Amino acid sequence: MVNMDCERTRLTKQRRVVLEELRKTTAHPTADELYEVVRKRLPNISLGTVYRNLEILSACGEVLKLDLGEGKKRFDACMEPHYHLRCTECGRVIDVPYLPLEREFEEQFKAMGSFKITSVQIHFDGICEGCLKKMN
Amino acid sequence: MVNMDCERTRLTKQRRVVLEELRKTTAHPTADELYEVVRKRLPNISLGTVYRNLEILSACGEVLKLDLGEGKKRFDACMEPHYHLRCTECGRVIDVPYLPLEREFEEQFKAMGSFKITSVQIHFDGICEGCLKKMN
DNA sequence: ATCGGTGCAAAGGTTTTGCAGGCGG
DNA sequence: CCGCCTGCAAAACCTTTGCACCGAT
Repeated sequence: MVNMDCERTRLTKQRRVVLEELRKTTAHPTADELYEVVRKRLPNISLGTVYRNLEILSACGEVLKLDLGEGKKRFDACMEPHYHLRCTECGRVIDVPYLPLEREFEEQFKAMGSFKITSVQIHFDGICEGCLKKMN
Repeated sequence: MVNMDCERTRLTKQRRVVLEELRKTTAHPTADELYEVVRKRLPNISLGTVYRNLEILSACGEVLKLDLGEGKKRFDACMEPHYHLRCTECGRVIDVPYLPLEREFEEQFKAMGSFKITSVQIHFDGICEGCLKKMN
C-alpha cells in the first residue's frame, strides 16, 4: 500500500491481490466482478472478504467507492481527479477528464452561509465513444 | 397528473394518494417512509404498490428518484431545478438553490467529442443549517 | 503470541415480481 | 368489459455480519 493512514491494517495475500487486480483494470468493477477476477488467483477467497477489503481500502484512501445510481457500488483504483460517465447504451462506466468546476460550487455556496458543503458528488449519464460509432 | 406523457396509466386512488403525500413534504422520503405516511389514508395499500407507483411516476416525469449513495432511493415531487445536500450530521436531505453550472460541463465536454453527455448528476455532502448551529 | 483477517453461511435491507382477483376509464 | 393495477408473499439482489479458525507482524 502507498497510503499508511490505516496503521493497524495488515497486508494479507487477499488484500494485496484485491488491490493488484483492481489496479489492473479501468472497467470500474463491482465487488462481485472483482471477486470473479481475484478468484482466478485465489480460488478459496470469499465474496465477503472482497467486500471487507474493498471497504478497508476505500477507508484508507487506496481506492474509490463509486455509486452511480445502479443499485450496486463500483470500485476504482485510479486516485487522480476525474469524473465518471455511465453509458446508457452499453452500461460501461468510463473515465472522463477532470474540469475544476467543483470549486465554483463550493465558492458560490460558501457565500450563502446557511449550510456547509464538504464534498461535491458529480457524475454523468451519456453515450460512450464506441456506442456513438455504432449509432453512426 | 400534470404530465400526460404516460398515456396508458390510470389514476387509481393509490397512485393519487402517493403523489399527493409526496407533494406535501420536502423531506425527500424513501419508499418505505412514504409508505408509512400513505398508509394512514389507505391502510390496506402495500409497499409493493408504493414502489410500483413511484417507479411509474418518475418515468412519467411527475417525481424525481434520488440516489444519494445511501443504499436506498429517495423521492421528490419538486420538479423545479435544484440540488440536494445530505447532512452528514443528522442524515436529512435538504434542497439547495440551483446554480446553472451544469451547462459549463456540457459545453466544455461537447468540444471533446469522444463521448456525449445526456445528463449531469450532482449532489452534495455537508452540514445543514440546524446542525451548524448546534455545533456553534 | 496477539489480534486482525479469513471462509462460510446466514441474515439484513431494499427493491422487484408472480399470481389471482379488483377496478378505472 | 378490457387490461392495467392491486395486495400478498416470495424471491431477487447487494451487502453485512457472527463465528471459529488462521496467519501476518
